[in-house]
Amino acid sequence: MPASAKSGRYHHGDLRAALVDAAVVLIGERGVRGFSVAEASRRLGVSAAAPYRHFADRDDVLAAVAIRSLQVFAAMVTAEAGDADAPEPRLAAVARAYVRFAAEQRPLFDTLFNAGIDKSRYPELQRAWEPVDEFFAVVTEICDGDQAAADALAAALEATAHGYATLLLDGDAEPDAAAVAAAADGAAAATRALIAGRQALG
Amino acid sequence: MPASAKSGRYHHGDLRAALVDAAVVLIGERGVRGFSVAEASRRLGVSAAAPYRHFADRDDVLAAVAIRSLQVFAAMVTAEAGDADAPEPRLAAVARAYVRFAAEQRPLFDTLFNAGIDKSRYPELQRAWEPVDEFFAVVTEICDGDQAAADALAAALEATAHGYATLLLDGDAEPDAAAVAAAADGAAAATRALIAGRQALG
DNA sequence: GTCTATACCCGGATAGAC
DNA sequence: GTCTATCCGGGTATAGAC
Repeated sequence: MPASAKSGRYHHGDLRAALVDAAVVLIGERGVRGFSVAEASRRLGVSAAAPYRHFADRDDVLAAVAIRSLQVFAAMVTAEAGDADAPEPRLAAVARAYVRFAAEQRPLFDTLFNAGIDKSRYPELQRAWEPVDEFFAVVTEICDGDQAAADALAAALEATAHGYATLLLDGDAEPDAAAVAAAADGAAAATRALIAGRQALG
Repeated sequence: MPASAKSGRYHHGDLRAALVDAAVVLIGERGVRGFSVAEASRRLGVSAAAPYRHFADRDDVLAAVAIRSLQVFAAMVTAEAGDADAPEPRLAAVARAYVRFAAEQRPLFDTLFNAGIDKSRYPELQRAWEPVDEFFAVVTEICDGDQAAADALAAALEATAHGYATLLLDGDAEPDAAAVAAAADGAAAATRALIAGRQALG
């Protein structure tokens, strides 16, 4: 931790990282819409101008949060699916992790999908999605040979996991543990059902 | 149409309805976050104070948009699924309509799911959801007798349709017609796959 | 790299006249 | 039912000092 409370004048060790942290907290409290650079600065005890040495504008901060979100997401999926060998249990674990990520890291999930970030502006953000795509790539082992079938199955699995996740967060209050577990179980079960009925995918 | 352009002083025939219309247009252009009562008033040529004779606050306007959204949604589903008799084609049509509604009525879809409306404040909005729930209720004919299985299947179908719809809108640009058709086809196919593989739902 | 100060613009909402 | 006027709060972003 370089530079903690050096002198009277506030010089932050790593304002850029601290801002991302503060943004996550703020988004958790007030939603993406309620996030502002000004408020985050206030909480860090720096002036409202300071962040603009590190970020071009408000969206730039959100993009940084989004990139971190994808790292956390990938880590959660890896932790949940890591010990499964066969494709089907792996994919069920991915669905489970998808839902749990949404519930347990709601500000990150919201930033990822509801912040309205212009992705074309952030190539780094686009690249950060690749690990996620790879989690679903296991479908090729199920649809051996048929690439079109594999793509269709992957899209269905992703949509289903995403649907369970977003509908879980749709309410106003934080979902309780039982609701999270139910949604995660549902997503995993739906994953197995889609695999079982995959010939209907065309 | 009572009262169109009566005199110099602007008296609107039905400002309440006009405001909802303006809100939809505005949300289409700038997203839910970009909607403001002030801007909507400006476009209607009324003062910023006028809307507050008809709505308690900004959220109240959004709630009215949400209620209209559900009416349009129900109409689209009915139009798409109306001529199907058997449960499976009906449910596939519901999924298709779900995706098409999101794409063709994006501001309405966004208001419904991304406006952050406090539903407990609007019982009328809660009731407006009931027709939607009933579309999925056809699952009971598939899982005859087993209510738990029917609930699980309905949840999976809804999540899947919702997932296809939201992921379709995830990008920044309007999805083109081919993308919409592909997503609608995917959602319908996934519906059939879930029904086929439903024993895996537990 | 952070500060202070500032210019600027916007939105929500209300009071009181007509 | 709508207007005018107004209060109040807040955010973005920059310029220039240190």
